[in-house]
Amino acid sequence: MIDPKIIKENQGLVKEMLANRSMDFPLDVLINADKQRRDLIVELQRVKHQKNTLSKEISARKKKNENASTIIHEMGKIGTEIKRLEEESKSNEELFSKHIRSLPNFFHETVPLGKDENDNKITREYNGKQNFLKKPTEGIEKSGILQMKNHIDLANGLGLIDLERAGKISGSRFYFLKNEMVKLSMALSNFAIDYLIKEGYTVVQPPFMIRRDAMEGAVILSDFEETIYKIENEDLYMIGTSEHPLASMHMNEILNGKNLPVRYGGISTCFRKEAGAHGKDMKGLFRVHQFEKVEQFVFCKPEDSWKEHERLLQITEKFYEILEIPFRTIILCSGDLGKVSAKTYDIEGWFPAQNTYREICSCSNCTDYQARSLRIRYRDNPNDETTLVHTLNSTLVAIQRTLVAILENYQTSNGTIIVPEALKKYMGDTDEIGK
RNA sequence: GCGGGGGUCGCCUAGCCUGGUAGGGCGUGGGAUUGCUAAUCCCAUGUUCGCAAGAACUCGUGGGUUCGAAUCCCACUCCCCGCGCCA
Repeated sequence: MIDPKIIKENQGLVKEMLANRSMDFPLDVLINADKQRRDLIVELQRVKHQKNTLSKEISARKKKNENASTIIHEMGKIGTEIKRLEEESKSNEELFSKHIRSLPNFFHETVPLGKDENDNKITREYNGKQNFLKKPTEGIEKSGILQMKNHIDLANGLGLIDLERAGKISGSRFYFLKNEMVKLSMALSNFAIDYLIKEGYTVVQPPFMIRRDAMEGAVILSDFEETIYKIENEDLYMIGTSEHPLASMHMNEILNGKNLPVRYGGISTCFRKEAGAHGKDMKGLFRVHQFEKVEQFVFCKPEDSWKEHERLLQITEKFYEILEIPFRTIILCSGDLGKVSAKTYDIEGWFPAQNTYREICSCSNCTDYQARSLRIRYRDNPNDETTLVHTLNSTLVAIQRTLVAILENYQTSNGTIIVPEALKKYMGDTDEIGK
């Protein structure tokens, strides 16, 4: 969350930010709740002070063996008053906390202002070698336009997936991977992990389920309903990405500033309801309830976070250059930016069968937004004052989505799939699937 | 899963049985004093609200009992030891 003090001190700034994010937000409700919250604190403190004073008096009298029954009677009344104020305070706190936690992060000055995704700016394009792009255009011809096979037809043709049976036992947006697809998926994971180790990351396999308090710090409230699965009768939630456990990993800790930045490479299965995406990408592996992902997560000092952000992007872009998957990098405009993020780059891979770029990576600087809810601070020396760290995250590779990109970009006119050069050593003898 | 032990204001620790302002040590910061490579003493040392004076909170977390809870009761949680189960 953002610093609650800002509600009292600079409402104009918040108002402006909300407008630039094209967000409808009940700011008045929040401002009132904040005012009420502080009034209640003062009132409650006043009554508690009375209580403490009388309590001391009782103690003093008892020691001297004097009668304290009138004061004890008085205390009873104060007790009810405290109870009443506490209840009022609790419901006010709930209202305040709900709204303050939904308030999005302030964004960086380099974020272009804009209304929605149409105002995002392209910062880079990479076209790969396009060796394989040319071949499939010799492929299937349909109404005079040369068409490529989509990943579902390709994978079905080669016996690499079974979507029907997955639907039978689990419903839509699930899949069985089979044969070389399993190997390819693991090859991609292994390659990604080796790549991050080479870049100096600490690789981590986190818990796939975490408690509510840990999840709440990493995630914005509305995401609970739309994306996060809950385990029935347990205080456990399925992670939507390893970003969640990686962020909360250091919750309530004071990190040693000398160890920063800390760079983690998380690998996990990710679980998402996709409740807000009805009808979108219903077929295939592109948008699914369960997928693997290798994620980068950085804790750093505030003064380093923008440098770290560029570094994350550069490392991620290089990964797709090595895989020779065409992509473009865009910077999200203020209206399209995620609530937690102060600045986000998306990398969009080229999906030739859809004849379009689609998001495959998202690279964000969340500044102190997550760190504040999770209380993650640092200091250089044991008795220094503590400062909130900045957190950043970036997809390195979302395995299933990238498998789709590989299938489509590396397909041949024979319906086979060339294995990307960088993955060959992880694929044993297979250098072309279906040959 | 069962049994036992534990979690105290940065770190260590007393207090819990027997309810009445959370005490000491270490570390750190500031100050004082003394002619010795240093010692000794004093003050401060978390969070929140408040312009401030000040006040409230803080003994793993949340409830309960009580005029009053670190202390008594209940639930949860984490750590340690033993047993059980298990890829």
